[in-house]
Amino acid sequence: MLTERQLEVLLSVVHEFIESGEKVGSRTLSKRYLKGRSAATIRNEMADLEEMGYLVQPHTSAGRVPTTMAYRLFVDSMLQRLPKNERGGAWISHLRKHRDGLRGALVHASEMLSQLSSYVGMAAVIQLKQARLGRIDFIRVDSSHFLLLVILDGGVVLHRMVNVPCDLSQDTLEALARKINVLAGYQWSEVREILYSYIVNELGKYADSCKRAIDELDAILESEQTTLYTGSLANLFDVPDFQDIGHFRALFSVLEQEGELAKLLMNYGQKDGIGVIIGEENTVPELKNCSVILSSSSTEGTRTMLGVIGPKRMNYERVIAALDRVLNDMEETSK
Amino acid sequence: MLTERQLEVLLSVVHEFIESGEKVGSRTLSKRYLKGRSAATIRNEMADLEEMGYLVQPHTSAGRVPTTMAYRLFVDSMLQRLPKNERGGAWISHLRKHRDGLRGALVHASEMLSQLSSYVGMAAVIQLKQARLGRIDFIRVDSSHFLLLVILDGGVVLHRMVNVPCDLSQDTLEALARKINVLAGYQWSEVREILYSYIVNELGKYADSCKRAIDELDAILESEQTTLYTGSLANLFDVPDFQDIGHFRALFSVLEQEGELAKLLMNYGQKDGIGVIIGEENTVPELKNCSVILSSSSTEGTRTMLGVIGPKRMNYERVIAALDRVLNDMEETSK
DNA sequence: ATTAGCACTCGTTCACATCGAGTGCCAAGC
DNA sequence: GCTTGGCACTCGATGTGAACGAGTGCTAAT
Repeated sequence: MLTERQLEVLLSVVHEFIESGEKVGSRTLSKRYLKGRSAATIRNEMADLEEMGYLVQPHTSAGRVPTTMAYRLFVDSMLQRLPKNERGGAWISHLRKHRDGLRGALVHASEMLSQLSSYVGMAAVIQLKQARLGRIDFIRVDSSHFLLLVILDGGVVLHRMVNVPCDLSQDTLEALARKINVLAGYQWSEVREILYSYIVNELGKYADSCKRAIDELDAILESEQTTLYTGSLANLFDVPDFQDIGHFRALFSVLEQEGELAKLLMNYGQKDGIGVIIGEENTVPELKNCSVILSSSSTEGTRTMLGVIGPKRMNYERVIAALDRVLNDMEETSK
Repeated sequence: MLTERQLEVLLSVVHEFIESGEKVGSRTLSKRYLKGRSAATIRNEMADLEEMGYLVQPHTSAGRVPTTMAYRLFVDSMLQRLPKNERGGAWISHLRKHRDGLRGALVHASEMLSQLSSYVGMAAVIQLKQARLGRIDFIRVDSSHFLLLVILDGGVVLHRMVNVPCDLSQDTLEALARKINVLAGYQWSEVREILYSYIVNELGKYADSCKRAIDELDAILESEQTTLYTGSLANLFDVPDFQDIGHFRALFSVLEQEGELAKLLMNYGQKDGIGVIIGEENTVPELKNCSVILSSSSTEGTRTMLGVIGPKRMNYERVIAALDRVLNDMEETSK
């Protein structure tokens, strides 16, 4: 267990390191944070903290740098200090009422998070396995194409152009849509099963092309279980920790492959509210130098997440404030 | 005017520089390209070429580097050598028949271009001012939302969720859609005007919310006149010229703001077929170290472009081959 | 006109000395 | 028994100068 003073030293190291980015030495600490104690005393404490795994020295006779453990402690103690009821995960309802629709709200929020945090904002909707059908439409475009339009219960809109060999009239398509829309509110997995048998029985000569349509639809729901938006990445260029092209690359490659990021979000804790994932705590190894701050909010079939991804050495306080402000703003906009 | 040999020297310099990335000296040239002539001779030619603005020296007593003028000459002479009928701009029709629809085809093509060129692939559809309406639909989602769905003549699909204060029934919306779809094939600007007056007259108490819908629609067509897809950017990390974080940043910032890129594409020549824009020839100053290779194909209301963006010092030959291959592939896939 | 030769330029590289922030440890002091 | 000042030591960072070498411009010989 840590003594009172050890904790004080440790948090000071983290704080100073976040501010300066330089390995911090005992002198600095003594002068700036713990004015009462001399450098030598602090040196002793730091040696102990290093033994416990909270600090590391890049090389002998250099200042110390916090480990992930230290960040964890720092962040936890910060989260504790926040007003407890700080807005948990109840914001999802606001999103639904946003004037630009769900998509617009998420795009807007992720961009705003980028701006305010000066890192990278992101927003995601995860369709949990129990995604429910909102509505399906088939819209004839020309003799060999129709647009397959799916609106999920949560408000997510998906569409895909379908190329069919035979000419389906708009009437046929509408009839089909009417019959399928009876299943609105059912879970997609159920809908698909029912639909499949149903179509073979009822639609005779069109069965083939309709099956194709359903396969398309299934593909949409399989492949796009998470819809993901990221705000501007431009800020990353100004982050000192990413001046090294290698670190930059690691983060970038994760952000570019939506799949990777989606996996990360899926793995993330089930509980709603604000959470922080620091460095190696991320399941994705590329993110070992990054931290992710997330607020998630769930309904039965979906989990919606807003968050920021940035360097491990980020200004956590400011980012959390930014996130809070965006959630606030969302509430305003949807009134 | 350039003498035969000057041209030979110049093209050799460009070729060597593209391969090695190093400033090229007279010795190398003499040994590797113009075996007949001595280094001293070539030195004289190079001095002349420098005076004419085709070459520059980073500093006295260093090898020479080609200017944009030199690249221009190099690329033009290469394009001339290509089989003349190399596939002009007639590929647009294939895209339409692609099994994944227009969007799918473009996403696929841009990704493929990234892979094959090892730079960044991109694909864009520009709705020229004369964009024509394909079809409009209004789909009721719940008591206060409907989805506004627009399909343009070219196959581009746009949608936006609209929040209306009053509850519109699906019947009302369908009736509205039916009336508007009469205007299919008209230019959007016309449609909008007619629609506006039309709605005020006919729809009485719903006029307000419908106007809102039209504003939304108009916003879509204003703001998304170009639909743009870029392939993976990951390759950029391996390009030697972008190891410098500054150069990387310049290109990245352009790629991230779709608007900038769109402007570039808009400005680009009207003629169909393959074209190359080198360094400072780009209207966007950030791209002074980059080149863009484009193949465009137009129909009446749209221009579709496929291309690659990379460093000025790129392997033009290979990229053009890659582009050609993708266009070829597209033809296959749509058969 | 071409080319070999030569002096000169200038960025690059490497070794070496210096500097300084910071540590670990010890002995003195409260 | 903590705490603290002092001191020797470590090790990366910084700076300097010499040696290097690729490449040029010019000139004189062919």
